[in-house]
Amino acid sequence: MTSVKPTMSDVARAAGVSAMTVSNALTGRRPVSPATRARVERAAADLGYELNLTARHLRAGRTDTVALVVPHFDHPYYGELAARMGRHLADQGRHLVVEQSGARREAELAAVAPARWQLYDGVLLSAVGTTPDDLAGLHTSVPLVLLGEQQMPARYDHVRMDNVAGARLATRHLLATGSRRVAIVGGADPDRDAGMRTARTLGWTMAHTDTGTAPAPELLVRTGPDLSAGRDAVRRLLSDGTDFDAVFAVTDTLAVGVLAALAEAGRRVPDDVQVVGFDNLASSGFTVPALTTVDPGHEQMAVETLRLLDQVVARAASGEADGRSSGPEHVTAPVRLVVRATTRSA
Amino acid sequence: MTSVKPTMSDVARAAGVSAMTVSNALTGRRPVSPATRARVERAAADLGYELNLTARHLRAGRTDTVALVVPHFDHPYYGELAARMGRHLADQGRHLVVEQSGARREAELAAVAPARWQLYDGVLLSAVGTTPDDLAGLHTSVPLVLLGEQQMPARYDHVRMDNVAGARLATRHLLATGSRRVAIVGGADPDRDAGMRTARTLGWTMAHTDTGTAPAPELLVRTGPDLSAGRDAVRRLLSDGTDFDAVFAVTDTLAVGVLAALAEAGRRVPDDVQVVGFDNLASSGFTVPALTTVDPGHEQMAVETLRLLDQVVARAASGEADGRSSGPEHVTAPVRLVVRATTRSA
DNA sequence: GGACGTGACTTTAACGATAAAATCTCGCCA
DNA sequence: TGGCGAGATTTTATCGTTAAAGTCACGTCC
Repeated sequence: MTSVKPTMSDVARAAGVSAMTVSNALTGRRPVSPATRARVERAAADLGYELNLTARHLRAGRTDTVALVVPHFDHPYYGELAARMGRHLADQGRHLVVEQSGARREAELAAVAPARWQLYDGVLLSAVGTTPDDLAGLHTSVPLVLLGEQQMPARYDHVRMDNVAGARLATRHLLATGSRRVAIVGGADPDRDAGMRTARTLGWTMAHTDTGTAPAPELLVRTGPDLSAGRDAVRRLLSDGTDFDAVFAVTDTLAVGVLAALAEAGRRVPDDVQVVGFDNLASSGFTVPALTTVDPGHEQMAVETLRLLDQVVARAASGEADGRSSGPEHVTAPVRLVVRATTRSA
Repeated sequence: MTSVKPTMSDVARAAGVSAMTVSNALTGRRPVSPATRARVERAAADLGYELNLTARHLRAGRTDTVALVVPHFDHPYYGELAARMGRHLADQGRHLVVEQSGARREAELAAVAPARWQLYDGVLLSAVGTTPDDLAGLHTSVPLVLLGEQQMPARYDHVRMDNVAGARLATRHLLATGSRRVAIVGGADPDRDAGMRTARTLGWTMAHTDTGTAPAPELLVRTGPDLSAGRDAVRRLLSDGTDFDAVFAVTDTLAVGVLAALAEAGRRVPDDVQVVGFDNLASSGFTVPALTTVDPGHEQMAVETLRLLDQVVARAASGEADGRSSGPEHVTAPVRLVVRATTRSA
């Protein structure tokens, strides 16, 4: 009947105590006599009382919740990132909520609009589609750590993977195992932007330079981000008659598409064409054949990101006028090559 | 220097007006003279004023944000679900945030603790690991729509896929294309619980009954949820020497593991062993060979879910004493078989 | 020319929880 | 018996915003 939500005052009235005592009884923040506590709990249960977190947050100025903003929920890389972050934060008694930006500049900036930030103790922004200028323009005091491979303004903490080293490692492995014509699927012109694709393309180029060669321009294939893009890229190479005996796919997602296209064309992997990916997704060990890939140090990235976040939060809490206790850090996680069955052992 | 965040009062002081006028000027809710508005905007910009959403929410009692609680961020099914929901809500100018429950009963109940719900206008709970009793015990007025294959209390709106029909369709296809020994990977005893696995196992059994046969008990393989579980299940079947010429994997994720194990054992798909999955994930079209699977009507599920949520929200807003305008609905989305290359055409 | 409407703005009072300060109640000791 | 302190509980004020009611100046109309 009384469909309105009961408040602490209602519980207090029912239990014959003050609202403050209800608060103390339920949170245990200050001592309350056992008898009173029992009465309060009874009343709260009877009324179906539910704590209003919004009110608590307003008062406390904290939410114990961290937001992670990713471009897409349905990209496995971000799913794994979110899951890992969520586990770490849960261990610390904090919450993670994930928001999607859609990789559109406006949406990403909206998701990260200062107003929305205030709902969280901190924001982890996996930036794609924003330029350094977009971010540089923001003036906010909400703790922010950037994650990702874009060029980022130096004033924020930033965690990234070692794209260049990883790509170099991958490509070098292909060259060392006998491939001579290594296509890069998902590559980008080094002068275009400073994103992940560019860095990985640079690594691919450097691996060639290392062995005193240079990659043929027609082996650089630009693509979209998803599975079909990988498949289409290989189809294009094949139909163009481009000669290649290995593929470095800039992401594992693209690599899956690459494998599909090679299988459909009857090219044997790794005998005719070797393949290496990048990201070491959970599913990458289960492709046919199992994908050789670059592990970008997921765990280190997660740990470092949260360390930086705590640092920024602490800095903000301590009035942040506390001097250069520590400036923003820019961390690069170490990469590692995971050799599986899409490359030859010799 | 003044590192504290400016409030509306600060802006008001700076602009020489009252806080209320600042509110009106910035939101446009009530008219303000152009000159004043300009002055206010100027002051707000100068001070770097950011609206405090927590305070607004406390006052307004609405957040324009919907939460989706899923068991795992890193399971592609949930990622795709979240992405789809997020797109729909964004189109309506609302926000979606995703939380992870970890599929542990306690965490799921904590994530959906009534206290947390109040942060959102509504909650979509993708329940796994909760029993109907857990949910039945909750009395809350926060709009809630359940999503998933568990047995759910009837008093909540609920959207599910047609697991039985899908599994039956999949298995029937295997039998119709010449398979006689169809293993089910990830199956469950029908009497154990009323979850997704049980329903899909039931469909598998029914397809056999339909053709006047009965599945051999040793063809029912219980597994964990992830990729390696699918691979291990097939390895076990092979090492046990169990005869089988087809596999119905209860999820696409398991199916990917199944394909990996078959490839590693040198069984040809679909010639020696046919395979069908369930879920039609984005990546399922790119396995080698491309996976035949059951599409669970993703889009219908998303649309129905949001329709129900709006209904519940409206019901709650209208005082909900408004009588049986409409009781809780239980929607089952229609399934569809997507035939690709892991099954034979005849 | 006095009552009344209208637009622009201000004041007051919440929303619900809780920190900090004030009060109240005992039990205990000199 | 009076005083004191410790613990339990209440009171007061506040977090930042905004709905609702109040004030004020300036026209307008009969």
